[in-house]
Amino acid sequence: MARLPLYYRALIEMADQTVGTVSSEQLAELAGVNAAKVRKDLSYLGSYGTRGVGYDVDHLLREVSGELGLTRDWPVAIVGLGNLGHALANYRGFSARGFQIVALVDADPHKVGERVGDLTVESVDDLSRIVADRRVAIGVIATPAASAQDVADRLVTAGVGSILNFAPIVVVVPAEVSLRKVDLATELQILSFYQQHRRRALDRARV
Amino acid sequence: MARLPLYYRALIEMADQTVGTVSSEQLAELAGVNAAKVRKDLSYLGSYGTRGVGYDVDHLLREVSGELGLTRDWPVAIVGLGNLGHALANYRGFSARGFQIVALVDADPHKVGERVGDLTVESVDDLSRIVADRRVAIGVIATPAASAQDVADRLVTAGVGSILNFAPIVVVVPAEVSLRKVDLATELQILSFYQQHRRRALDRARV
DNA sequence: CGGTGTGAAGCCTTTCACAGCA
DNA sequence: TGCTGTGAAAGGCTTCACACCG
Repeated sequence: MARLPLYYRALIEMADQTVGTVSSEQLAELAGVNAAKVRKDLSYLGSYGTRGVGYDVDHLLREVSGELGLTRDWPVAIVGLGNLGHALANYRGFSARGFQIVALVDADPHKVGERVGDLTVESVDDLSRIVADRRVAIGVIATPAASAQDVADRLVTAGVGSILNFAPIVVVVPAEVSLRKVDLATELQILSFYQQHRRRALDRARV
Repeated sequence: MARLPLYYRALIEMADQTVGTVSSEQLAELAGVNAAKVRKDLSYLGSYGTRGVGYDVDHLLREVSGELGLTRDWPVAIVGLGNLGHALANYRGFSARGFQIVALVDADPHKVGERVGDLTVESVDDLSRIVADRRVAIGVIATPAASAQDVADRLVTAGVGSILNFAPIVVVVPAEVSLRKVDLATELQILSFYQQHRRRALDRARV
């Protein structure tokens, strides 16, 4: 369920403030959803709430972490070290959540050997070996659109189970591999779509 | 509709290859969705297809561009110039689609004055003036979580119509402002969730 | 024929509303 | 009394299937 990470984040915050218990309404507020949805989602994990009281923060946090697979480390490889790749490589939010970046890979021979943080950029030709040796579970594609499908194929062949694609193109992977995409231009276009239509609605209202 | 940008991208590609006409099935393939969906979506824009033939690429592209509001320029301001902010500021995919970055803003006095590409980083204290002067329509939040809501409030007060939030926190804005969020840690968590559950399913199958 | 446009069916998610338990 | 857990209703999106037209 795509909302679990929201609850997780909210619970982490509450745990920091040593809050002992939380109601579905409070969680809903923090996660930006409605209370019935929170209860449905959480009941799907099992009945961990106490009627009349709420949910025990620590216990719920453990359950959610387990469900999200955050109780173990997931080795991550980033392919493509342009601006975005660098930003991702330096992003501290990953390791904080158990996602350990274990490899940086690029096709450009000039970039190979460059140091970024604690890691050295390696060649995309060694991808298979790297994935196998370091048990990479998640591959992040931050290459230009033209190379994305090729990189995805290599990652899949090498054995990663999940891919996060930042390249502005639809990549195809076998059904047993999870794929998510983040496309910055698309996000802006969706905003521009709404802005465009809001303007039209206002124009009509003005008549 | 959140799929229009996908069609747009596919159509741009086809137009480059001077393809005259396209069927819903071809478009579906390129956009990674199914053909019935494509037809439903496009029929919602009006009946621009020809039965037995397909859609005229150029005509459809114009219609989709108009719908997405890509026939005009949208001034964008980026707030927060950490790694991600820099990457976004240098990302060429924006201007290519009519999204012009007209301001870079940060709260850190050390960053104010720094040059990034063609722009100079300005102070977040001048945000209102900047948004008003340059008619900023879309604000991009690339700050730490702690400052995100404050920045969002300022952007809204200053008059932006849309916000794209990269900070890992739920920000609240009035209903008349569009909000989208991109959370990198959340994306990885969703992948780890599926990977976790695929593993469990396989384990069960193995028994 | 081939491929669009679209009613209708099916499915999945969200929301409501309230019984039931601490 | 307060809040969870959950049937049932509502709503929205997707898919099917085919009439219709170039």
